[in-house]
Amino acid sequence: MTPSDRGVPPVPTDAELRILQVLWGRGPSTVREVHDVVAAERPAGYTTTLKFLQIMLDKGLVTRDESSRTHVYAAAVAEGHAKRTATADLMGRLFGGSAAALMQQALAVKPSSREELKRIREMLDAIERGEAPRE
Amino acid sequence: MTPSDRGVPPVPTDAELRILQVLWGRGPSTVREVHDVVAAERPAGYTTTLKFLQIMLDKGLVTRDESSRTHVYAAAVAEGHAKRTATADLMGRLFGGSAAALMQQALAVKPSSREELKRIREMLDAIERGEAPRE
DNA sequence: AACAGTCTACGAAAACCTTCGTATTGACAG
DNA sequence: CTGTCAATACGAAGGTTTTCGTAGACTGTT
Repeated sequence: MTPSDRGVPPVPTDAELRILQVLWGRGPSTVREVHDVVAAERPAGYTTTLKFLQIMLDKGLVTRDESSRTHVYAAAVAEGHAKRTATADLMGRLFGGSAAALMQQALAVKPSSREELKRIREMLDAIERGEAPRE
Repeated sequence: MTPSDRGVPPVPTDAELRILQVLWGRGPSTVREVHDVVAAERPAGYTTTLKFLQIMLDKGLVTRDESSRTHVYAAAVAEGHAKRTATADLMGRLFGGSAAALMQQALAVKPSSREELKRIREMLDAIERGEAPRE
């Protein structure tokens, strides 16, 4: 077993999250492809990105295809799942598990557009109608 | 000036946040009081808690009253402000700054009670009425 | 006065996170 | 074949977070 087996992939760190975002957006990618995207916003050496991918592989956050010399990495955790976990974490740690309390602060951060507010209302409607929240 | 002066109190780390929660909940407290609460959930040595409080003092996250031998610490950052910052951070990093996207995941974490949903609706109403969100 | 218990200060280890530099290997043009 | 370029592996430095152990000081109590 190549990756040193942790049971469940741990919570991604900040830098890891930046990389996962790229993988979620582009789909399976080479180190170079990932690097070009992340380095555009936040300058860093190529080997830094490479190292992260290797670490993330070890942690089970990504998988990789080594069939060609240039490895191809893919996210091993679903975008929705990771975001939900992070949200649950914040909600639990800071807001006693209350979605309303979290929302209160979220809405206070910056004025949301009417469009945003409408989307939220529609979500509430859907839930009260008994629909399962979509991924 | 006792605390080595950083300009603005930095973002609290996880452990620091745990301690701040206690301070926000109890008001000004001694190390022992804080420790008893945090150690209940997450076992740790007394001096660990003490050290954190000292570090947090240095960072400007808490203040302390040394007038009696047993020092009394108090949160130096407002609860609302800290929570809003943490929320803004998550919302920005993971959800492209969209409150609706954050809410979607928050609601998917666990079924919210009708009461919760109602509170959220009322918040939306208040905002559309042009009321500033309350702390 | 001496002892036991409680506190604070301090230093330092251990575990992460982030960032690179260097070495090695493979592929390919000349 | 032999450079040259691109990729991977590895190790390690530097910073921050977390966690304690130990030492010294203070407050009663006997």
